[in-house]
Amino acid sequence: MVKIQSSETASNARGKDEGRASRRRGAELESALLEAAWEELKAVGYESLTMEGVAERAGTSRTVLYRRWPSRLELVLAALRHRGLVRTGTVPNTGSLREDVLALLRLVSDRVSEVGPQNLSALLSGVFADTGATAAVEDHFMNHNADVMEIILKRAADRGEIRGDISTRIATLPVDLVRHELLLARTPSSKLDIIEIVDAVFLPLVLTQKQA
Amino acid sequence: MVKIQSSETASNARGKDEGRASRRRGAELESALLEAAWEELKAVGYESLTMEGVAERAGTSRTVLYRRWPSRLELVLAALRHRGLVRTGTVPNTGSLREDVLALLRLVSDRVSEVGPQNLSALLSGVFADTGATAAVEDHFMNHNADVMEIILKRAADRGEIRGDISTRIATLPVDLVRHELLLARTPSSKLDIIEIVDAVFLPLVLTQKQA
DNA sequence: ATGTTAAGATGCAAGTTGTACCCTAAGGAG
DNA sequence: CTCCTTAGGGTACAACTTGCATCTTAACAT
Repeated sequence: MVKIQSSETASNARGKDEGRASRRRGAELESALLEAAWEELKAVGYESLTMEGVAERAGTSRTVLYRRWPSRLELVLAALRHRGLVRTGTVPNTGSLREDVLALLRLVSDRVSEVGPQNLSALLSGVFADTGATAAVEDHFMNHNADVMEIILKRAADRGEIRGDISTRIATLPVDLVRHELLLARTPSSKLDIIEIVDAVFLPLVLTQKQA
Repeated sequence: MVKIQSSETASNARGKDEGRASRRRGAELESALLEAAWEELKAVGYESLTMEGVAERAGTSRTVLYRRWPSRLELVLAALRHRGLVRTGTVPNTGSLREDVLALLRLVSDRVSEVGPQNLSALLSGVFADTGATAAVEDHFMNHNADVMEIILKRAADRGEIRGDISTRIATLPVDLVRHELLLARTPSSKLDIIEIVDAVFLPLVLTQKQA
C-alpha cells in the first residue's frame, strides 16, 4: 500500500493557521475525520483501508478514531453517510410517460456518474461490507424510486395514456434495471440502454396491461 | 476471533491414518484447502477470515495457500467456485417455456442461498473492493445466463410457443431481476417473486413479441 | 537406487489492531 | 483572572497478520 502524504491536512491539524485554535474539536473534527475516511476509501479501496491510514490522512491519531467508531467498517459507513448521497425527490413532468421515465432514468444515471467508477466500487464495497446493514444507506442509494414512479404513472393514467393499476414490480422495473447495470458494470447505463429499457421492456408492459 | 481447533483435520494431515500417505498432494490437498476455506468463511465471515486461520483449519501452512492463491480474496472466491457456486451449464428442459425459466431461476436462487446472507455480503464486499476486478469472478457469479436462456428460448420457439428473435435484453431479464434482488436484499428471491418475474414481466414481453 | 517436485514447517520484517496511558489545548464556570 | 473538566493528540505495547525466504523431507517418477 502506497502511503499518501497529505501535507495540507497535517498542517491544518497542527495549528498553522492564524487566529484559529490549533486543535480541531467536535463537529469540525468529526467532519474532517469522515472526509479523510472517504478520501482514503477512494484512494485504496475498502480492502486495503486501515485505521492507521485514515488517521494519518486526517492528521490525527487512531485513538481519536476509535473514540467514535469501533471498527473500520463503522468508520467507512459513517463516511458514506457523511457524503450525503441522497435522492432528490425530483419528479419529471414532461407530459408524456415515455419522456418522464426517460428523464428519471437519466437523472438517476447522471447522479451516479458524478461518483466515478473507482469511487463507485469503493462505495459498493462499503455498502456490502456492512453485515448489519444500515437501512439509511440502502434507502438513499438503492431505493426503488417507487414513490416517484407512482406519481409519474398516476399522471400518465390521468392523461389516459395507461390504466391506473400498474403493479409495483413493473412500476419499479426501469430504475431496477438501471441500478442492476450499475451494480454489474459499475458505470451508469448508456443513453441507448436507457432508451431500450423504456421502449423494449417498460412501455410494452404498461401498454399491454392497458390493452388487456 | 475465536480459533476453532479442528483436531480431525489436523490428524489427517499429519499421517495418523494407516495404509495412507502422510502428506496430501495435488487435487486432494487442494480440495481440502478449499473446503477449509469454506468452513472458515462460514465460521468467522469474510471480514475476519485470515490466511493463517484457513491454513490452521486445513492442517497446513500458509505457504501452501500462497502457492496457489495470491490473496485471501482469491482463496475465498476459489472456495466458492469449489463449492459449485458456478453456473452449472444445466439447461432445464420441461417442455414449457414458463417452467424452464422458473426452473432456471430457482436453480440460480437455490445455489446462492447456500452461501448465507452474511457471507454473501462479505463476498460482494470483497468483489467490489477489488478495484481490478477479476473477470472470471464476475463471469461466474454475475453472468447473465444468456447462453442458457438462448437454449431455452430456442426450444420454446421450436415448440411454437414464441417467435425466434427475442432480444438479449429481454432474454436475460429474468436472471437480471433475480440477481438484482439478490444484490439489494442479499437474500435470494422468494418463490412468489420468481413467479411474479416470470408471469408478470417476462412472459408478457415474449408473448407480446410473438403476437406482434 | 537416484532425482525431482511439492508439502509442510519455521523464521523474519513490516505492518495493523486494540488498548492503556500520558500530556495538554480548549472551553466553561466561577 | 484562576481552576477544573473534557477531549484532542501522541506514544508504547502485546498480539496478531501478512508476505516472503528458506529449509527439510515425503511422495512420486524413472
